[in-house]
Amino acid sequence: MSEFDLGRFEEEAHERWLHAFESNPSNREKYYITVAFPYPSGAMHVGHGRTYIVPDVIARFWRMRQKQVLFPMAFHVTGAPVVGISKRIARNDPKTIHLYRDLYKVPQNVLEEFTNPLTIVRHFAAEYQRVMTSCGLSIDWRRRFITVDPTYSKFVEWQWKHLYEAGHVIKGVHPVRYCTVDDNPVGDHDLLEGDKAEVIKFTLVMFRFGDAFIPTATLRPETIHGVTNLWANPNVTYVKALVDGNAWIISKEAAEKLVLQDHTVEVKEEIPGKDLVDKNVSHPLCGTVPILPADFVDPDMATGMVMSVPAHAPFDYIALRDLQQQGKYTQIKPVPLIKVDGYGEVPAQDAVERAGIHHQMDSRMDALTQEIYSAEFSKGKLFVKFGGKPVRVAREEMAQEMLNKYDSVVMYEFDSRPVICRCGNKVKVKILHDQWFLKYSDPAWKQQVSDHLKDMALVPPEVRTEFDRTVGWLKDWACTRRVGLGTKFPWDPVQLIEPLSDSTVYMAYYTIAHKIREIDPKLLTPEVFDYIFLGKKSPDLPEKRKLDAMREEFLYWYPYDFRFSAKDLISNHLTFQIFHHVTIFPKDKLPKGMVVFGMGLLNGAKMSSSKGNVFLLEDAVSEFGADTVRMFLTGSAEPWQDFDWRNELVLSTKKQIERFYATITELKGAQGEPQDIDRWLISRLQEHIVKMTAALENFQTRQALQEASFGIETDLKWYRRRLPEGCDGSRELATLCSVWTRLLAPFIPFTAEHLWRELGNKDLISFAEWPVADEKLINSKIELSEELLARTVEDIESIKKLIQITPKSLTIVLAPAWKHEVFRTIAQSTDRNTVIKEIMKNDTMKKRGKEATDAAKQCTTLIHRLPPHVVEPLAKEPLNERAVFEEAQAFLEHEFGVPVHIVDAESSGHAKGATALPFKPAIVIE
RNA sequence: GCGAGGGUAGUCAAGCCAGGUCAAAGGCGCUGGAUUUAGGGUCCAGUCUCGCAGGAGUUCAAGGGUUCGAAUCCCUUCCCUCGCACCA
Repeated sequence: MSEFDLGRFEEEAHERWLHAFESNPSNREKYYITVAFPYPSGAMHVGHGRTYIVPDVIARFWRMRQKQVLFPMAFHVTGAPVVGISKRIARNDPKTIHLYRDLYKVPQNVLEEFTNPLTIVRHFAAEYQRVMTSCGLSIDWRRRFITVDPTYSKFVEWQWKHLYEAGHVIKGVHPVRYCTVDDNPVGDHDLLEGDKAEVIKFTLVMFRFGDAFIPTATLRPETIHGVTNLWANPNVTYVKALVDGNAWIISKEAAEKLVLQDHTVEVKEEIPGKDLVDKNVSHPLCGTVPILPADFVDPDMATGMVMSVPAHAPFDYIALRDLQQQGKYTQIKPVPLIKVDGYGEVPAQDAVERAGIHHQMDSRMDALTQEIYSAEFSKGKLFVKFGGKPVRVAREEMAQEMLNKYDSVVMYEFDSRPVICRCGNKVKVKILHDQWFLKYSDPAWKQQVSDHLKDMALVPPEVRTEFDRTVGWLKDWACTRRVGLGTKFPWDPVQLIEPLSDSTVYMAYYTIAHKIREIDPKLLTPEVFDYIFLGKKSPDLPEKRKLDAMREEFLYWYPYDFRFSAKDLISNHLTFQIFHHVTIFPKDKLPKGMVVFGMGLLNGAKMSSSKGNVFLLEDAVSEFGADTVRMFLTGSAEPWQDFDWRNELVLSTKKQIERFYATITELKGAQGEPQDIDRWLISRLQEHIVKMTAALENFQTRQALQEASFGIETDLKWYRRRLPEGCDGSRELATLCSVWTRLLAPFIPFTAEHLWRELGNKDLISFAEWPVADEKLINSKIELSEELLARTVEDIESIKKLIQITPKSLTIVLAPAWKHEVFRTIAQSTDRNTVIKEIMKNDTMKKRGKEATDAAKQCTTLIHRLPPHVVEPLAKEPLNERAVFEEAQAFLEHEFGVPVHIVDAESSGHAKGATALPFKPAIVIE
C-alpha cells in the first residue's frame, strides 16, 4: 500500500503528460472548447484558477468520452494597462512596486526590466503557463500565441478587412473624457472620482453684450422665452476671448474647455464678475434682460454663465426671490411659458412653496429641479403664443433653430462633477476626430446576431435574457486607440485596434496557430486567410501545402462547441464575438454555445488584486495540492454561481481526497465471494454513473462531484455495515474501484492517474474510457429491499431513543396481505379522493369496517410520503417483506444487540401489530 | 436611475421552471457516542420547537393573493450581486 502524497503524484503525472494533450484532427468526433484568454499583467489568483479549471474538467470528461478534444490557450497582451504599469514602475510608484514585488513576488532583477511593457506581459504569460500546467490543465500548448505576434496581427488585419467591407467600420466624431496632463482619453479605470458622470450635450444660448456674446449653457432651450435675467458670479474672474473669431465672455475654465471642443480660443482680457452685474444683454427671442449676481454659479460648469427662467427652474426662482426679499430687482416677474398638469401658473414657485423650501441651499433643491424637469418634459406643453407644442418636441426644434439662426453652438459637459483623473488633474470633455467605430447600432447587424443567438446553447439558461438585452442596447463602439500595445488600424496606421476588438474571432486562429508560424508573416495576405478560413481560391497563394493543412484543421475543429467566460463579459466580449462571427464566417462555422461563470470571493469578500484581497493560485497549489484546488473550485459551487474560497473548507476537500484514496487502496484487493449486497452496490453504482454523466454534460461540476464523491461514499458505508462479520468485501469491489477512479479523474487527475496504475492499468487514465452504466446491472428489487431495511433501522433507532429503556428483544411485525392490496390499489389510482370509497365497496373490506378505512387513510398518507422510486414498483407487485427481514436478521441482531423476531401481524397478537403497513412494519421493543 | 440575476435552517447550498414525494437532499461547522495511549483520522447518532412508540406544531426575506393544498404560481415592498461601454 502506497502512501497518499499529492506532490509525488503530481510529479509522476507531469512527466507522463508532457505532450499528451496535443490534439490533432482524427477520425473521432471533435469537441472544441475555449476560454477567454487572460491579460497577464499580474499573478494568477484562485479566482482565475476556476476560470480555467472548470473547462479543463469538461475537456477531460469529453476526452474520456472518446472525443477528440481541443483545449488551447493564448495570451492577450494588447491594450493600455501595462503601459501605465511600466510607467509607474519606472517612476518607482510605491504602491505598484509593492504589488509586484511583495504580492506577485517578482524578483528584483526582473522587476527592473518592467519599465518595458512587453516585458511585463511576457513575464506573466510564462508565469501563467507554468501555473496552469501545475494545475493539470490539459492544454495543447503548441497553439499558444500572444496578441502582438506579427502573424496574429496579420490575422486581425484580415478580420478587419471583412468588417470594413461589410460596412461595419465607420469614421466619426466623438466626445470623450480627456485628461490634458496625460494627453489621453480617460477610461473608468483611470478615474479617481466621478465615474458616474455622463457627458451631456448642452446648447449655448448666445446673448448679445455690446460687441460680444455671452453664451449660457442650457439643457432646456425651449424655455428661452421665459428668460428674465442671466446669472453671473461676482466673485469669479471672467475673460473676454475670441472664439472662432467672435468675442465671447466666459469663465477661464470654459475658455480652456472650448479649445478641446473644436474651437479656436484667444483670450484677450480679464473681466471681474462684479463688473458684469447689472449690465444688460439681449437675445432676439427674449429681448433685453439684466445680469444679476449669484454665488451659486460655478465657473467650472460649462461657460460659467447661466440664463435664468424663474417660472420653470426652482433654483432660478428661489435665487431671484432671495434678491427680491432684500428689496432688489422687484420689477422682475417670472414669465411662465409651459402648461403642465398638476402645477399652477408658475410651476417652479408652486413646487418650492409646496415643499416649504426657504433658501437655495436646501438639500431638496436638486430633487425638486429633477421633478419639474421630468414633469414638464413628459407632460408639458408650450403656451399657444409660443407655438403650443409639447416640450419634448419643442426642445429639439428650438435647439436646432438656435443653432441655425441665432449663433448657438453645442458644448459638451459632465452632468455632475468633479471628475478627476488618476493623475489628480480635472478631466474635461474633448471631441475626438478620426475616431473609428464598429457600428454595433446597425439594426440589420443586430438582427443577424439575435437570429444566431437563438440557435446557441447558453449555460445557465437565465443569461439568455441578458444577452438579448445587450444586443438591443449596444451602441457604436469606438474601436481605435492612440496608446497601448496592439495591431495598427489599417485605414489610419497612427491608431491601434482597440484591445477588445482584436480578440473576437481568435478562437478560429487557435486551429492553425501552431502551423501558421512556419510561414513568413510578410506572405500572410488577406487572400491567404480567405483561403484557410473561407475556402476562397486565388492565384499565387504561397506555401499551398501548408495552407491546405491549416484549412483541414480549421474545417475539422470549427466552430467551437463552447466558450467559457465570466459573466461580466456578457455586455461586451461575449456579445461582440457573435457580431464578428456572423459577419465573417458562414452559418455552419458560427459558435455553438457559451458557459457563463460567476465571480470569486475570498473569505466572503470580493477578490481584488488592487485591494490585495487575493490568494495566489500557485500558493494554493503548493499548500493544498493541485487536485485539492481543482476539486474545491469545481465542487463548492456550480460554475455560474459565485464561489467563496475559505481555507478551512479547502482543507476538508483535501481530507475527502485522502479518504477516497485510502478507500480505493483498501478495497482494490478484496477477494470475498459476492453477496446480495454486492448486487445492490453495483446496481447503485450504475445510477451514479448515469447521474454523474448527465451532470457533466450540463456543466454541473458540483452536482457531478456530489454524485461521484458523497453518493458513492454513502453507499459504501451502508455496504460495509451490511457485510457479514469478518468479511471485508468481495471481488466485485474491483469494478467499483475502477469505475469510481475514472469518474473522479477529470476532477482529481493526479490522484486518479496514480491510482489507475495501482489498479494495474498501463495507459493514462486521462484517455481511459468513461464508465457506461449497464442497465442490466440495475436491480430495483434489491434496492427496494435495502431501502425498506434502512428505513426500518432508522425507525427502530428513533423509537429506541424516545423510550430510553434497555431493550431485550425486537419484534418486527409485518402488515397482512390485505393491507398490501389496499396500498397497491391506492398507489395505482389516479384519483386519490375517491379511491377509498372504491375500496370499501369490496365485500371483504366491508367486513373489516373501520379497520379497513383506517388502513386506507394511513396508506394514502404513507404513499404521499414515500418517494416515487419506492411507490412505483410497489404499485406493480408487493415486496416479500418477510424474505427481506429474514435475510437481514443476523444483521439486525448484530446492529441492535438483541434477538430479533419477525412475525405476521395477524398471528402475532401484539397490539402494535395493528399499525403495521406495507413498507412500514410495526416495531415492538421490549 | 436603468437592465439582468438572486434572498431557503449556525453556515454553504439543492429544491422553484412542470404546486402535493418538503421540516426541506448533501457539504461544512457544532454536540454526543464508539475506536484510539492522546491528538488526528474513521465510524454511528443528533443539530427549528414540543413529544418516554416511529408523532405534532411553526418555518423557506416581509406582506398580500390564487388553490382542497405554496419554499414552489401571481402582486407589492425591502435587501444583495453583476452590467451600464471606449475598459481588460
